Amino acid sequence: MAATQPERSRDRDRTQGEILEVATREFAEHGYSGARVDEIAERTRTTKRMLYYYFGSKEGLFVAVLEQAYAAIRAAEQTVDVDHLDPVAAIRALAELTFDHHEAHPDFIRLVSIENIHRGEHMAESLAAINAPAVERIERILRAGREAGVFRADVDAVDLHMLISSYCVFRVANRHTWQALFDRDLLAADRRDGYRTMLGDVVVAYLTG
Amino acid sequence: MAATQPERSRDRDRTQGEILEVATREFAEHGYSGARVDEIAERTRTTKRMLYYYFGSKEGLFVAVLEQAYAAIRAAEQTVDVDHLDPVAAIRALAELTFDHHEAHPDFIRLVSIENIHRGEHMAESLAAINAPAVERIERILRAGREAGVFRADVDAVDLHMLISSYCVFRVANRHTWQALFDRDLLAADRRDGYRTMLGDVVVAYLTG
Amino acid sequence: MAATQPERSRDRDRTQGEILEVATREFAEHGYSGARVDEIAERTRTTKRMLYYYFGSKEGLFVAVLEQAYAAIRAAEQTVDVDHLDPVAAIRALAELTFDHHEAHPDFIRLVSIENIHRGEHMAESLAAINAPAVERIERILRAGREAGVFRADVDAVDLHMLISSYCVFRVANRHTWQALFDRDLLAADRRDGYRTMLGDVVVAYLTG
Amino acid sequence: MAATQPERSRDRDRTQGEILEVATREFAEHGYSGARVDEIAERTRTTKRMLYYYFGSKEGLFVAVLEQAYAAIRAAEQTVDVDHLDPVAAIRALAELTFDHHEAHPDFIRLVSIENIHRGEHMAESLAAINAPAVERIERILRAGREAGVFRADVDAVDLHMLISSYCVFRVANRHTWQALFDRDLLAADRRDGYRTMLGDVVVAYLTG
DNA sequence: GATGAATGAGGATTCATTCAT
DNA sequence: AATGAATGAATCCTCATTCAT
Repeated sequence: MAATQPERSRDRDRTQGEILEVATREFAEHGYSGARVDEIAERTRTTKRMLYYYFGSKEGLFVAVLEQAYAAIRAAEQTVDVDHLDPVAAIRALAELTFDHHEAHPDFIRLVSIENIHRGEHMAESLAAINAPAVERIERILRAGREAGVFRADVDAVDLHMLISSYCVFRVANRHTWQALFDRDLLAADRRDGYRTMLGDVVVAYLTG
Repeated sequence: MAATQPERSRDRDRTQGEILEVATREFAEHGYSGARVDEIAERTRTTKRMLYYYFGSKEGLFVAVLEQAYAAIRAAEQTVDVDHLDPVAAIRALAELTFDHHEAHPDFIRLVSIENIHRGEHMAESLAAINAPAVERIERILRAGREAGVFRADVDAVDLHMLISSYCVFRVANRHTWQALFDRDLLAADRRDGYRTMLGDVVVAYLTG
Repeated sequence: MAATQPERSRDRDRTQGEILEVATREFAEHGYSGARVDEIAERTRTTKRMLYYYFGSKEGLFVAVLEQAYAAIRAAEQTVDVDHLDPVAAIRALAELTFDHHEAHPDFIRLVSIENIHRGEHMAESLAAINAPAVERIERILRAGREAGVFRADVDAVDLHMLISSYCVFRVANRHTWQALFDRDLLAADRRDGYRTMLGDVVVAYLTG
Repeated sequence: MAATQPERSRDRDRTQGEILEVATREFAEHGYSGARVDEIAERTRTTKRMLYYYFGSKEGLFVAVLEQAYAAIRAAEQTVDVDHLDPVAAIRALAELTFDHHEAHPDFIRLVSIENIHRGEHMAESLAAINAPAVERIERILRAGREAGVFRADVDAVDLHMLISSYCVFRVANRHTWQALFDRDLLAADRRDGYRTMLGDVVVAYLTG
């Protein structure tokens, strides 16, 4: 039998997890400055004191929240396998998966917006490693497409990732101003398929054009 | 008849303008919650009391800042004329102008991010009218392209506007997390032309593909 | 009739004065770190908020307390005139006045001890000017004594001031440890005259020896 | 028989000694209230818990620190033998030794200041016994001087000890405020000899005057 | 209309200490 | 005897706002 953690440690992990969960919601909801440490503590089974015990400060807690959010998002992405498809189908599938993924995680997108408002000052160095696979997968598809002669040759994987991300992120992140300016709900259910297809079309047209 | 404002009123306008200018910087810099009313007042020639006198509350001031920011941005956009070009050249020109425009106004983009974090609750209704021309211009280009048989027929002007905006906004708004995750500066001067061309290519390929 | 201050300003001064008075007691009693801002506010007719409004921080308040304490002590000293006495009588009178003065102001001595524990980091520059007269007076007496041929010629006024101060300060400042170590109350009323005379003897013997 | 302490006890003594050493520095540096139990523990190879285990409380630790500091200081003083000198030379030698001794132990002087701020409430009773020899030695010199007819007869040993101590302590303890008030560094190396001689002169003049 | 002074309510954080084994 | 984890109760400070003229 594998070594079992002592009861204590599991409590510790569970409590930290609970704090992170509640803090994620609070930060995503109100931004870094708008989030209230008291509020986070109150919605937890522990006290504000424990929050400081585990995370040191409001800032330390936010860093932990960001770290966990990125880890969760990349873990979810990893599950997808698109390598066996032909290049065109693969890149469309990847774009569409990214599309659905963003729609499913609005809190993550809000956290990223918030972190950018704070000029990325809470981004741990470890995050770069976590995100590398996303680009590598695109790289593999691009290479296959170039070798098959169906993709233009001058496209960089990071830049294509940006093209896909910008579309997916904007739809979620800028939903509210877009609604006010153009009276259009970017997340309306009856438009979702259209937007998803549009993204695939954009990416494929660009790569094969 | 020329407006003959009394001396008082001109003072009033100048003071309000100064407050708005300082407040725009403060809100863009620190977010809504992070912005400090004291700080704004201090960087102004008036007092905090006047700020409340003119704008009622921190929220009222933020609404005024947003309103002014949108008005300024659309006024600048209006000066561009792309209608006389052929559809492909016109849409590329428009996309590239939008690209440069966003790069030139990072504070505006930050304010929009901030407002989206706050779920668009400070967006005045009047803003819809201000932004309509941007879509109408795209509409005109799309129609010309469709009639000339060079554009696909199923593209909506608002959606194309989103495609262009998302790319331009993301580059500025998500610069910091992107730098941390992929070690790439999206605003590096030596990549600007490449990114601008890429956007044009994307849009044209999509429309003509 | 002289200009009368507006009612408001007098309130302000009175309130600040009250805060300083209470803060002086609290700092003298518990030291800088041991003093409680809440406690000071509570013993005042104002709120803790006003304390920060007027003095900015606990540290700002402590600086103000020190400044006022030094000003008060030197103002009291100034009232004494010893210049018309012969040098020996004058220096003895000055020493004895200093002696009584210190005994009468134990809180001041405590504040000075506390400030020395904090390495003098709260001493305003203005204090040097306030204290110059004390040395100048000694200087005048020393000069007269040297000219009369009754004092040794190599004594510096600041150093003689230190000799006198050290004796007077120690009696008050180190009272408690002295009591514990030697079972002697340095401030016992029935020893006061003896200690006062001893100081005069020490100073006169040194100068005339 | 040589003491054969069990290994455990020696560990215990070593740990306690380390805690005391670190705590002495921390209390001397920041005062009683300003000292941080966490900080002390962190600079030790043990944990905060052990500190409570051995000393019971912050106060208990401070009492132990004081006790040890007094013991160390008196032990050092004891090594000096001045009894074989003639009374005038002996008292001057003793004063000058005390002078050097204080300069060499500023932390001890700071601890004593701190304890006096706290009204001597942490002074263990045992300290009286430790300090008795200091006075007894002065008593012997005074008696010899009186019998030789070179000293005045009305001087008490404790009081002479105070005269010497006050001068030596003040120079170290009040260094910082003196610097700020009179722009003079009482511990400047090039003044040390002068101050030491001055003390001897003062004491001898008083006793023989 | 214009303004210097004042403030209630809340905000992040720290402190010495004890629990549970 | 020895100890890693946990914590109640403060502690200093700040914020948007309003009072009183």
